[in-house]
Amino acid sequence: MAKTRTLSLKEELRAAGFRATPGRLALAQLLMDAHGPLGTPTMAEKLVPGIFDLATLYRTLKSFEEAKLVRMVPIDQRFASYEWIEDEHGHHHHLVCQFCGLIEEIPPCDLETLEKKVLAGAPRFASVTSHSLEFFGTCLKCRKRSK
Amino acid sequence: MAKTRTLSLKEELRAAGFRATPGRLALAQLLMDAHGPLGTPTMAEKLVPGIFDLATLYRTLKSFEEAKLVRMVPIDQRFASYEWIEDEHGHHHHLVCQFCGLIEEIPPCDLETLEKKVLAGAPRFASVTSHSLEFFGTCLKCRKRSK
DNA sequence: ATCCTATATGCGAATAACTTGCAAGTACTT
DNA sequence: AAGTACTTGCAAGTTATTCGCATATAGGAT
Repeated sequence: MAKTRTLSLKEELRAAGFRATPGRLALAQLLMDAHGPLGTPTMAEKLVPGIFDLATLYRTLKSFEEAKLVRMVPIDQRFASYEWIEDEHGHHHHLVCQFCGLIEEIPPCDLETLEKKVLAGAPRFASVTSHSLEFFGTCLKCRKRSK
Repeated sequence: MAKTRTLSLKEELRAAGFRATPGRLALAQLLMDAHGPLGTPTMAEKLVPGIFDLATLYRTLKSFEEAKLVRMVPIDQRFASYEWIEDEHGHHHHLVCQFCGLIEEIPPCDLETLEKKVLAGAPRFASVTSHSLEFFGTCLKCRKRSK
């Protein structure tokens, strides 16, 4: 948010091979500030119209994903969600409240061991390259509300 | 497929509170024979038109899910996939080829321990009710083809 | 500072998945 | 055999996502 932050973000986009346009900066900033997954409807609500066209939003998300600036998080079948990849702690998972959508970050699993074990038990596969692990439950507020 | 099978399937649907209509029988049979997740486009291709209308397909899948006859499997963000719940071995996961969609079933994880551990580390949550764990990789055929 | 050009964007239209309302059909009870 | 509640088909609608193309602009070159 501060000037130094904006500048480094601009540089980060350039380093990833992009032009630092206002729309991209706004989207990147939005995702960074979220510190967790955001659904496309939420992003659209905050950036369209004015900053971004809807088609551009989707195009940009796709390029961000290819550049490994964001990762898609499968927490809702109805629409895609993405989260900014903070290089300090890459691998982790989520616990999602099935009523209000509240998300809590879960510490990383033992990725290496897990994928290796899976590959060992899958005779028709040559490699395991990624996995998704998401938990669903009820948060305290929603539990209280339904009681 | 044999008569005994069809009869018991009909009874299974009735036991779940449904009328055993031709469409439902066909969908249930299709899912059972698949022994794994099927995407809605695939189901539509095999059942629509004639046996089933598209709207009815989606409605039926939703009721099957509520009745716990099938479970939704999040392996493709673009459309929903479902698999028949074979009560012999309920809990398990999948390894999906990201090129051809081949699916291999993965032995169950330690669900109880896993969800308990997650809940313990999530102060804002009251309960963990489910989780999804899917692996993605490259199958031997696709590896060979791209080489 | 200005120019150039590849890259990005906006707009409109097109898909694709999924949903809804309602009138008509039928499985199953009596 | 008849009645009713549950199901379905059809048509139209909604929402997420994509595509083509003409215009705009970021950032390097001059």
